[in-house]
Amino acid sequence: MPQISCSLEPHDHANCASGILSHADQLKAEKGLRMTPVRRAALEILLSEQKAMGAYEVLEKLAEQGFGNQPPVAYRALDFLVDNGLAHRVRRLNAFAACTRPETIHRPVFLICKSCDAVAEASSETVQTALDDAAANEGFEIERVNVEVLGLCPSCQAAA
Amino acid sequence: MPQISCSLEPHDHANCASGILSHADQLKAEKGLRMTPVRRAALEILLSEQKAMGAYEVLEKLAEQGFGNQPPVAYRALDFLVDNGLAHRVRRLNAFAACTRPETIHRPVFLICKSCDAVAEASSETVQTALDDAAANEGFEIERVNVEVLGLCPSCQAAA
DNA sequence: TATTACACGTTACATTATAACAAGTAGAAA
DNA sequence: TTTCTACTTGTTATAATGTAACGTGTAATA
Repeated sequence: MPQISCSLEPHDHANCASGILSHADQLKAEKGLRMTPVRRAALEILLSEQKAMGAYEVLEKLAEQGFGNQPPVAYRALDFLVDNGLAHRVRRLNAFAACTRPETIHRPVFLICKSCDAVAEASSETVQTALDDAAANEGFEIERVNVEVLGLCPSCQAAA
Repeated sequence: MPQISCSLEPHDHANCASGILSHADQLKAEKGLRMTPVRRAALEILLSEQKAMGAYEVLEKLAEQGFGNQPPVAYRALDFLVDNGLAHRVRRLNAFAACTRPETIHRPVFLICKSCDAVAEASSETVQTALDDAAANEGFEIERVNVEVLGLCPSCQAAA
């Protein structure tokens, strides 16, 4: 199984993208996930750009490929991907990004550069256990977690 | 100095609200913060309801009080409150909530009930240091943090 | 009191997201 | 196979959220 990883650093994205797509196919086989053409196309679009994309941006690309060109087409495909851990929603940007490590990361930490809008998907066990503790303190039962950190990525720091 | 706190548990909210307002006045005095009538009104509105409110919801209440009734009026006041740590933006709900502990909490953890939409503002040193570590690993410089946890609050757990 | 920076209200518009219905399609069951 | 059912897609229409830009007012500062 290929090591899939994706960061702010330049890397061989074609390779990690294909790994992610094959993981999606695997899910389809294993869990009976209905990885239909629009859904797969949406995932490919998210992977082809190395950035978080707005729903309307994705929609436009889907339409170019012959799929419907109305908002629900994109939102439904994207929601499906998010629900199944293949993509994440980055709320600060009103955007979606392919999950870069769908086999392992279920609670990502997003590092969002306020200058160039690059999004890196980090993960931290420590953050997760700390969140579990905080929730337990309040008697709160966690279903999902969304952690977004805004700041400056290394290259924008250098530029400034 | 009154202990200000606010949680999912029922409590004397009138008391904690007035504490928060006086904290705002204090900021005005100390830091030259321009706590104008609209801004104060917006904060009072957020405090009067014990919930996160949409910008348009706040706008409506502001208009009832004689302030402008166009979106920028609300957004500007709310942005000001957020920028100065008196309120937070809860992105999952497209909403704003008064900061319940403006003297101490700068990086809150929101616990959002998916059933009743109640929002509790927790805080956790552990989460924060873990985030600092995760960011440092990527050479990322943190400016702000937004942590939102979705799940079930204690009373909705009981109901289910 | 003149200046300057900030705040406010308004118009107009851009962006993001959903509800609801009809038509098609895949998978399970008979 | 054929029927049934649940899901998926496309569409229309509209709701909800958020901003740009301009003119006017107001407060602090020199």
